[in-house]
Amino acid sequence: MRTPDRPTIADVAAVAGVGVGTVSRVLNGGVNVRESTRQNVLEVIERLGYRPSHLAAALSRGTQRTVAILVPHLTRPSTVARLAGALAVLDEQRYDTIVCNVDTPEQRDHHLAALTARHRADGVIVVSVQLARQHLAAFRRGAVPLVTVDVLAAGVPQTVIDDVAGGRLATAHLLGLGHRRIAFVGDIAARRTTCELGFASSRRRLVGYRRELAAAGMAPGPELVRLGPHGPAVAAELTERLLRLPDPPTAIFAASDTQAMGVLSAAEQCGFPVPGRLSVVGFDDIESAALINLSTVRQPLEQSGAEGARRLCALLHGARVRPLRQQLPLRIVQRSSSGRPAAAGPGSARSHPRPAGANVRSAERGRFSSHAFRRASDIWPGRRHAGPVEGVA
Amino acid sequence: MRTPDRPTIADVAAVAGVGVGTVSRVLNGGVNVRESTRQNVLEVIERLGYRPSHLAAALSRGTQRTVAILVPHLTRPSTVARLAGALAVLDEQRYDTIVCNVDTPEQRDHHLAALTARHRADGVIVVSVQLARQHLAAFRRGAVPLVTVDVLAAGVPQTVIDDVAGGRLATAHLLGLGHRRIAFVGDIAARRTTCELGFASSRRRLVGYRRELAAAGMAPGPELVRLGPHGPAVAAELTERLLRLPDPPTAIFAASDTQAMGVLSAAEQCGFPVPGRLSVVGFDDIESAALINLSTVRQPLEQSGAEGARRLCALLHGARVRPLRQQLPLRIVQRSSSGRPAAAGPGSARSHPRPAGANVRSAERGRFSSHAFRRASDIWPGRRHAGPVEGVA
DNA sequence: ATCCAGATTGGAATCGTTTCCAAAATTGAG
DNA sequence: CTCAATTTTGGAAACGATTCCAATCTGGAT
Repeated sequence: MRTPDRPTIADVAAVAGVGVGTVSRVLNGGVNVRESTRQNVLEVIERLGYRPSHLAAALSRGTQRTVAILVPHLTRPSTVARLAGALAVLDEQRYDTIVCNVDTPEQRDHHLAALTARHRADGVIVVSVQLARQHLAAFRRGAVPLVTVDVLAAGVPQTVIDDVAGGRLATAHLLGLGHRRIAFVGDIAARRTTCELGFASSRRRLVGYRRELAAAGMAPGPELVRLGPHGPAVAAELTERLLRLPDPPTAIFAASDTQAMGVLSAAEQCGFPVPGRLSVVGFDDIESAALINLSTVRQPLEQSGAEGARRLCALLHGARVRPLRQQLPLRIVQRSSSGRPAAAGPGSARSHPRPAGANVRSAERGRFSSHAFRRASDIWPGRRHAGPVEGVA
Repeated sequence: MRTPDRPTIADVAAVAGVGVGTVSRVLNGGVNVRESTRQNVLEVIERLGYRPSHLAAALSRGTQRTVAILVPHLTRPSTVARLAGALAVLDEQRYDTIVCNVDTPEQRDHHLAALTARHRADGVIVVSVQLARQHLAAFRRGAVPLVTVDVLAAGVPQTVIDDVAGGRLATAHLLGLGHRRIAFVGDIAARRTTCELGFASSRRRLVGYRRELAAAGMAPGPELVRLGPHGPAVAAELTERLLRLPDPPTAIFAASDTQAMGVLSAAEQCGFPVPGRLSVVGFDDIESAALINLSTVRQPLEQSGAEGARRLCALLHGARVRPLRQQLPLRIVQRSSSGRPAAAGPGSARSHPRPAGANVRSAERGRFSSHAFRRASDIWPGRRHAGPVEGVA
């Protein structure tokens, strides 16, 4: 009976007239194999079209060199940046990467269950997806090495930013420019029952916004905080309502750059020149933020993915990962979507001089004004600088 | 000697006092297992924290239910859309997906070699990466099931668009609006020796551009065709040079939406209102195209990934995939970045009426004018409509 | 020619499942 | 209670590599 299936290492050995061990040695590194033997074996491999089974090799060797990464909403630019950063490192470390994209809590639970119930990957990176107590328990019970990125999780190596500090940074920037009526546009959990994915960041940035205003002796009226499902279209709608207020805000802090784009669209549509009548600050500094000259709070997205991957690799090597919580730095990147308010209301700009008209003029040239395509590198020296801190939870 | 390692199915069987076969049955489907036995086994599994090894199961079963997808430049929006489409289908079909991101020809070769040399995945989807003869040979010799998306490859199931037709579509749209001086901004292979990734699409769109102009009895001067490495920054630079010409173009066709964004930035910077003095048409219809009201040639990006995945699944099921070449439809999506030229040069707008000044006025409001956030659905009825054709190579 | 260290080589044991077949247990009918 | 039909169970034999150990070669040195 011939073998109609793929040839195995035994077939190669038989044809070449050597033992399986020799073939295996030729395949891997090939130390201590006579050159003539090696050539012979290689030739047979070529002739038979033999392809070693990764599966069998991994089983035998006891390590599959595969990790899984769980990301929410793959199509969002910030997610992609993180994923790309992780892939680059894992690639370099010769790991294969299984990507699990989740858009709903059901998908999240399904994938997490699959990853913890069976030994599918050597380790898992969870990005921007909140993990409930039972999820963490599943990882622990299965002894599945886990790191998170952009997620707080007790006892798990995590690479995060201080969203609250980021919220303060953005708000302080706008306050510093002289704004007093500052609105917030962010995410809200779509359903109450099951914590919507990625909702936490927006909420914490909102906290930062409130704290910074409070520190300046202000409290935003409830009409200035608008929340809705993630996405530029919704953000635009929320912004339109803000701009139709009797006393519209002079600045808007959007919880993400994606939403900031919606804000900019709405501003254009409502005839609010930016930054002439409206300043806009986003969050993330995604690639296109520079393109449309959006002032924003920069977080190292790609680096976060890379760091997560690096730490997982360390974990798989048996190293202890310290500190457990790795905090990446944030900074304001000022571009031309934010400037001094055009005309301050009476008594509202106590500590800041009246802005000159220059900003208004340049604003009339549109958002892609003089700054367009100058790779913005101005950094606003905020009082609170979330520097490269590495602290433990 | 105890087992300090992870417990195996034998451990579970021993503790539960049953055979390994029974444990295996409980694990999978669990037909013909007495309820009391099942409960007992499940309890032991729980107690021991037993996690079956996917590796061993796959080896034994003979199928790992894993596919690999090779994508170039993961961070590009069009790539992400395709990837997301593929992942959705593969997820539904219960396949795990290994994602290989390649940014350089070296990475490409490395990953292709790895995927064909060892039996790592049941099948491979190659997206937007040209495959040389030797690559195809490697797949064939290894008998690795392969489908491509956005790539022409002899004898391989492929899901593609007609880039030439797309180029004509865009150009015809601009011609129809009355433009006569139409420029092209696209990609060029960075190095001559090794065909840069994804360069083919741009080149074919350029061919379509030339053909359509030729069909209208025109030929673009060489100064109107500008090529450079992919990316908005480069595109902006190329555009600046175009707009500084003594007789600048009234319209620009960019080979991708990403590049079109660079074009728009440059237009803004050079003081060319869009579409007042410059019309811009992109290609792809990525998500943010709608946001900035970019007229573009729409191709079903996400669907292309999904179709590729579906076809690979069919292939893995042993089905014959017909037709080999699946062509997805293209269509112009007109938004407000394209309009009639403001003032036609003498004798240049023979067959079209002089455009009214309305476009210029609205253009002064900037790119995010009246159309902003109306989900553009106007379809320009081009003479050549690349409809939903399914043809064979 | 003999011997020995070091370089090659062969092949059995192992990794942790699934799968199959025969054996054992159960059930129901007569 | 017996017997046949059916359900449930145990466990050996794959699956296809790696790895190790012992056996065989090789090439000087004596």
